[in-house]
Formats: sequence, C-alpha cells, structure tokens
Amino acid sequence: MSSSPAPGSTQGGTQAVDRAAALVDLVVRAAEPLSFTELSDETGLARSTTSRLLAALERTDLLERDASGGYVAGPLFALHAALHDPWPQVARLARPVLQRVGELTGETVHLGVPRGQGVVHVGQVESTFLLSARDWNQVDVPPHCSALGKVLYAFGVLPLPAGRLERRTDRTVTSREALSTQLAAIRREGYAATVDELETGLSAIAAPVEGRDGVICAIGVSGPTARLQDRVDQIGRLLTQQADALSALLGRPGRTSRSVSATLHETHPRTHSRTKEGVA
Amino acid sequence: MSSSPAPGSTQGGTQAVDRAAALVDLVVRAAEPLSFTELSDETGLARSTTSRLLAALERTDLLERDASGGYVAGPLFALHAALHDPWPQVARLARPVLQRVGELTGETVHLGVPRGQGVVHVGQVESTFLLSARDWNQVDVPPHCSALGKVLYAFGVLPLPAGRLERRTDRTVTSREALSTQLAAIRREGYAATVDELETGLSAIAAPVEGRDGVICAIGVSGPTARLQDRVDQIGRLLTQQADALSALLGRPGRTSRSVSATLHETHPRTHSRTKEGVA
DNA sequence: GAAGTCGGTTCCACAGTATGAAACACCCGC
DNA sequence: GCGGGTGTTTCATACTGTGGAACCGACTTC
Repeated sequence: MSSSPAPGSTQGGTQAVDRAAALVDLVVRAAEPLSFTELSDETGLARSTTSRLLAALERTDLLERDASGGYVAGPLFALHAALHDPWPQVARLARPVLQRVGELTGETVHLGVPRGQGVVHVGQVESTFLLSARDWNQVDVPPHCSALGKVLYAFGVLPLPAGRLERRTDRTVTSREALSTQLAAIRREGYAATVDELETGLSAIAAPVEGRDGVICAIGVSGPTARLQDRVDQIGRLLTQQADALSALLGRPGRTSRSVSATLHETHPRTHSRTKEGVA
Repeated sequence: MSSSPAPGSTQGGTQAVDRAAALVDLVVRAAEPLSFTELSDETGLARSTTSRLLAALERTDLLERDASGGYVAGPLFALHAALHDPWPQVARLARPVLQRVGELTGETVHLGVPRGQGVVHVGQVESTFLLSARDWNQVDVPPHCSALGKVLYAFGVLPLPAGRLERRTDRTVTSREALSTQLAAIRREGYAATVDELETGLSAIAAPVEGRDGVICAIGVSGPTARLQDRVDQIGRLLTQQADALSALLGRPGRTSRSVSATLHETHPRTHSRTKEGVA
C-alpha cells in the first residue's frame, strides 16, 4: 500500500507467501471444505488475489478441491500423513501442554494413546523430583489399573477387556462391576485417578483429550502416592483444563489467525510477555 | 490470449508462492531433514531468496527446524496428521492407481491395509461387471485366505496367525507349512493369488505396495474365478507394475516433475543425533 | 591467534512480479 | 431476459521480491 514500512502486519519481504500460507492455514484447520468466498472474506484478500494464490497452491499440491469445489488440504498433506505415524505428531503438538503440566505439578506427565487392546505412552515430560516414574514410552500397561487407561475405557476409545482383570496389587480393581462404576464416575468427574492400583506406592491422574470426533487420547501425571494422594482433585482439575486446551487445538476449527504455538501460549493470560510484535 | 510466450518455467503470476511451495514439497518428500544449503542447491534459488522464503514458511508453521537445524514439515502438517486417519490419505493417493487397474481389468480393485491381526479394505474401485465382489470396505476377512492378506503376511506387515487356520472352503490353505511355502512363492513372484480359498467361485490377486520403510499395504483385484483364473499371471504382472508406481509415490523422494533439476546431491553420511520418529 | 571456510542472514538498488479495480464469464432461479 | 452470487481474467501501476555482495558467527586450519 502507500505506507512503505508497514510494521505489524507484513514482516520481512514476503507478502505473497505469507498470504498463501494464511490460506493453507485456514483450510487445514477448518473442519470442512472452505469455499472460495469464505477464504477470500476470511483473509480479506481481493478476489483476484485469492484466485491467483489458490490456483498456485492447487497447482503445487498444497491444496485441492473436493467434488463440490471446496478447498481441502492437498496431496502433499496426504503424503505427509501417509508417511508418518499420527501419534508422534499429536505428541509434538501436545508437548507444550505436557510441559506446562510438568512445570505446575513437578511430576512426570504422559500422553496416553490407544494401541490395540492397550494404552501406550508417547511423549513424556520428566518429573523434577528424583523419585519418579520411569520412562514409560512404548511400555504397555494393563489399562484397567492405569489412570490413562481408565480414561480411554471410560470414553470408549479402548474396548473393554475381554478376560479376567489382572490383579497387580491388592488395590487393583478386578471386579467388572467396580470398574464400570469407576468408569461412570470418571465420565462424571472428567478425570480418572489410580492410587496404588498398578504398583504399590504409585499413583496417577489422567484426563481425556478430544479430537474432532470425540475423545482420542489422554494426558496424565504419575508419581509417588505420597506426593499425589492429597492433590488428586487439584491435579485432576488442572489436567481437565489443560486437556481442554489441547482438545481445542486438535478439534476445534480454530479461529486462531495466528500460529499453533500462539494458541497454546494464549491459555494463560499471564504469559503475554510479548503480545504481538513484528521485527525482533 | 497470452501474447508473451510463457517464460518457460513459471506460470500465472505467482513466482514467490511457486518457489515457496517447491521448498515445502522437497521437505515433505525428503526422508530426512534437509539443510538450508540442500534446499538452496536443489531449487537453484539464490541463497538470499531461499533464506527469506524459508523464514516465511517457518513463521507460518508450514516448515519447522529440528534440533540440528534441518528443515522438516511444520506444525500445520502435524496438525493435519493428527486430525486425519492415515489410511484414507493413502487411499486418496492410491485412487488413480486403483482406477487404472479397474479400467484395465474390469474387476473390483481394493487397497488392503493391516489393522490389528487382520486386513481391511480401504478404497475400492467397482467392477464393470454385474457379478462382482460386494463392497468390502471395512470388512475383516481371514488374511490367510485372502490375496491381500497373504501379501501382507509374506512381507511381514501382518503377524502370522497364532492359532489354527480357519477353513473357509475345501481349497482354503489350513496347513502352516503349505502357507509358508506359499508365502515364499509370493515373495519370489511378487504377487499373490487365491482361487476359491475364501469363498467358492471367488478369486483374487494382489501385490505389495512399499512405503518408505518397506511394504506397508497391498493392492489387489477380486472377482469370479471364472473370469480370473486364466488371467492370474497377466493381472499379477499388471498389479506389481501398478503397485510399483504407487510405491514410488509413497516412498521415493523428490521428482517434482517441474523445475527442480534432475541431479540429486547425495547427502554425506554423518553422525546424526536425531531421534527417528517414523513408523515404529 | 590470525587466516580460511562453511552456513546462513542482512542490505540495497533495481525491475519484475504481485496487486486490485473493474470487466468478464458462468452459473442459478425465475 | 434479468438480477444476484461466485469465481476468473485483464491490465496499468507500483510495490514486493529478487540476487549480488557485504556481513556475521562458528568452526578449522596452520
């Protein structure tokens, strides 16, 4: 436009690419295909500009049009998805949340995902204490005595176990009715807790994370019962709150106008050290 | 009408976006993180231009730098992968291939992927005949009497069954030795066939599709034995050939069919401390 | 420890490329 | 034929992107 420096909006010297990227961003975050007009309106770009940019993005496989003409993520995104496991990607997005929970609780934090009949831990933030849970990445644990597993059971992400429920400690829930009562409570409370059920002296608390189609995984903390048992409720609330933030990232179309990390940092109003500045 | 003869490579009026997209394309297709210099050389862009574009792409979450400074697909790709099942994405990429096989054979074509202990069909191209296999999407079939399943067994994508091999017809292979002999033959020939083994009168032929780390799924045709039994070899060759084309799409890096120069600089083998997060 | 090399960023004058208003084309429903 | 909505193409304008060169920091080498 007329003003040459134009600080704030355009950084560096890359207007076209920035605008094109904004279009891609909108399309990828959207739950359903976006029309030309929606994109044009949303970005505020001139129709002609939008048209040219979208044509370029389509030509380069970053975007694609579905049968009804709406824009969706293109073959390049499909290729990426085909080449990489989705869970590590979720873990990547979840890392900031896990980190925050780790900082606020001091305990080990996990992201638990369903695999087959069990729950596996991907992504982990270490406890600040010396006594803490070991590295559980990739370790299979019986879901019925794990907080993460119970959450996944409760929200139907993991099929309920077929056989007998293994007894790990004398506090392990082995009765099917007791389990289903617990699961109902978890659905009601919004989080799950296990105290000495997997291993004596080991406790855990977990809350569900929702994707676009409901619960997909869970985050939770685990540590010594001595440190956790009096904070179950407090940590439970923290977890549900942070899990919600992650859910918003994973499921909601996101009115974010900015980046993923910006969204993540936005959850707590106190961390606005730099709100929105252009050149460093 | 364009009076000026299209300047060779760039079309429309979108040089910057095209170049940026080429960078993203290279990064997404690459098996490992690409360095700034590799990208600059590969695209033939001036270093300054490359720097500016990469900075813009990073700012917009399309790209990201890993711990060692290499460029990898950014949070936007992670988000997409987290939101969508990978197999439908593979199916999307495979559709043209399936379609071609369907046109050339007239039979029903499937993409078979492993899930748990079984094989499921995602993506299907209908037969042109009236008598044809039903819609098998989402249907579980015993892999040992399915051509797709045998391929997945043969190439270690699916764990060999634990218990007894179910007898579906009198031609079903139920002996473990006979099965492993067949699997060896499949590895030798490059394709699998089942004739009346799942259901009397039903035959199928299938070939493996490779991803970045070996076989990941399979494509195959199925139809009445009457129409297929004399074409097993011919269709087998067709399938291996088309499966190869799909494999190239899913595994091989580069080859963007546009401006990128054909010469590919091999990366010098160095000691990387990167964590491999691909397929487990 | 000074000189050389590598990998990448910033500067800057220049022109080529992106831009947007407007005209055009294409549906619809009527 | 007529209006409203949606997208595409045209074209003069000037702003944005470009690349050569200078610059910078880190790491080697002598």
